[in-house]
Amino acid sequence: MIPSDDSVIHTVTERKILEAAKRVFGRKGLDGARMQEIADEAGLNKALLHYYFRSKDNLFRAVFREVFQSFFPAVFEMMGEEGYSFEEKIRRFVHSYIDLIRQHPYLPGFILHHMQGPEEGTVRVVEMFRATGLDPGVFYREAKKEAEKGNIRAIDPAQLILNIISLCIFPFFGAPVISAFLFPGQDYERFLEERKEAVSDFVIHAIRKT
Amino acid sequence: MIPSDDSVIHTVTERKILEAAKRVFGRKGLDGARMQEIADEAGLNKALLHYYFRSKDNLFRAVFREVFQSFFPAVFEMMGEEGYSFEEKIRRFVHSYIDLIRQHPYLPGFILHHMQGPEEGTVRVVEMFRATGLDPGVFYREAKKEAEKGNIRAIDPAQLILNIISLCIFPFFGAPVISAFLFPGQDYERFLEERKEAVSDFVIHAIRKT
DNA sequence: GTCTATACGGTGATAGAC
DNA sequence: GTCTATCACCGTATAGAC
Repeated sequence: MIPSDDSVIHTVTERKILEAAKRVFGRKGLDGARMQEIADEAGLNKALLHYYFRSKDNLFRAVFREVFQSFFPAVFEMMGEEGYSFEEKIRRFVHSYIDLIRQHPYLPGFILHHMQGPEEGTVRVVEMFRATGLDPGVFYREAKKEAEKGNIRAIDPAQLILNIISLCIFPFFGAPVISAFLFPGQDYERFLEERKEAVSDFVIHAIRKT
Repeated sequence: MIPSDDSVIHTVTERKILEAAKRVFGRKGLDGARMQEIADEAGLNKALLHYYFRSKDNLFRAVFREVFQSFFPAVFEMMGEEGYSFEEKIRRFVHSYIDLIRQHPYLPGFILHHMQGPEEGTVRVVEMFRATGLDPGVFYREAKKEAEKGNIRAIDPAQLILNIISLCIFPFFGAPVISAFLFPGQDYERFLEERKEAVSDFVIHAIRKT
């Protein structure tokens, strides 16, 4: 088998490398990450990384694709599901989204590190998103429909989506700093649990008709 | 004069270096930034950077301190001012905060790049914040007071602060990506103007009694 | 203070034994 | 497929002329 092709089947070693690389790239970014550190974290040899993924940049791309695809898909589709009120959908979305990020703590850092500056990561990110086949419009149409039905107050759906995502993701950046200042001494896990409710309530109240 | 001491007086050259370094570190992060690039951006020679700031890490620390101190102070104090209702305070805070970040587009990236991972930047950030002498508790006390007076609904003040900051800052990360998806073809400046109102309204509705 | 030229160390990548 | 040893390059940092 030719290593590092587009096949989704991975050998055990390849998997180890990818998982280690996710964490290290997430912590250090593309530039900060060292092949040696990834090798150590995978419990393997540096040369193996090059055997499976010819170059650092190549390894990065592989990791990036995987990370990105696991980041967005599942949760976003919840907005299209039948049988839930809009408020319920928001609550479910927020809970799942925060859970998702908690399970992959390197994700926000990873995405963030690589969508700074107009040229570098952005094009890649946009292409990636398109490749997932995901339709960001589901959320948009739901919100618009609800506003027209008069169930929620008039609000730009794009701003609403941006708000929800901001509230979910931001706390993960600099989590230590935030804890230190706003929630000193509090257990981080507990904070996240409370955060799910706090965000849901906040959003729902913000769009509720007065 | 001994270069790179803690004096706040800077020579013209020193200023050029600091300003260039802000932008480059903001775009590339500590690891991604190259002394050569900073020198080019400052229209100076690489050796001069070392003359004024002995090492890259030293230059970084100088930039970091400056950036951080310009980031937080002024805006936060608005929350303590007399003669405004809580809603007005929030609106003023949001507007000023978004304006501030717009004027220093490298700031969010800069802060973000360097508060990933528990040890690295976090301690520095926390120390820095303490050094500004700023009291994050102003916001906290205001919110608590309002909740007790029954002017707003019961809400954890810490969560409220976190929400407001999230809504203000997050859009600046990956701004290109967000524009591409949520506001295609729209002028970025105009988006920010609308964003100020959208965030203010969102927050105010979210805390208003129903 | 500002420049050019150079030393030095570290990192990505490869060769080759097993 | 996995390892050790080594190369070639690039970026920080310094030396030294002006």
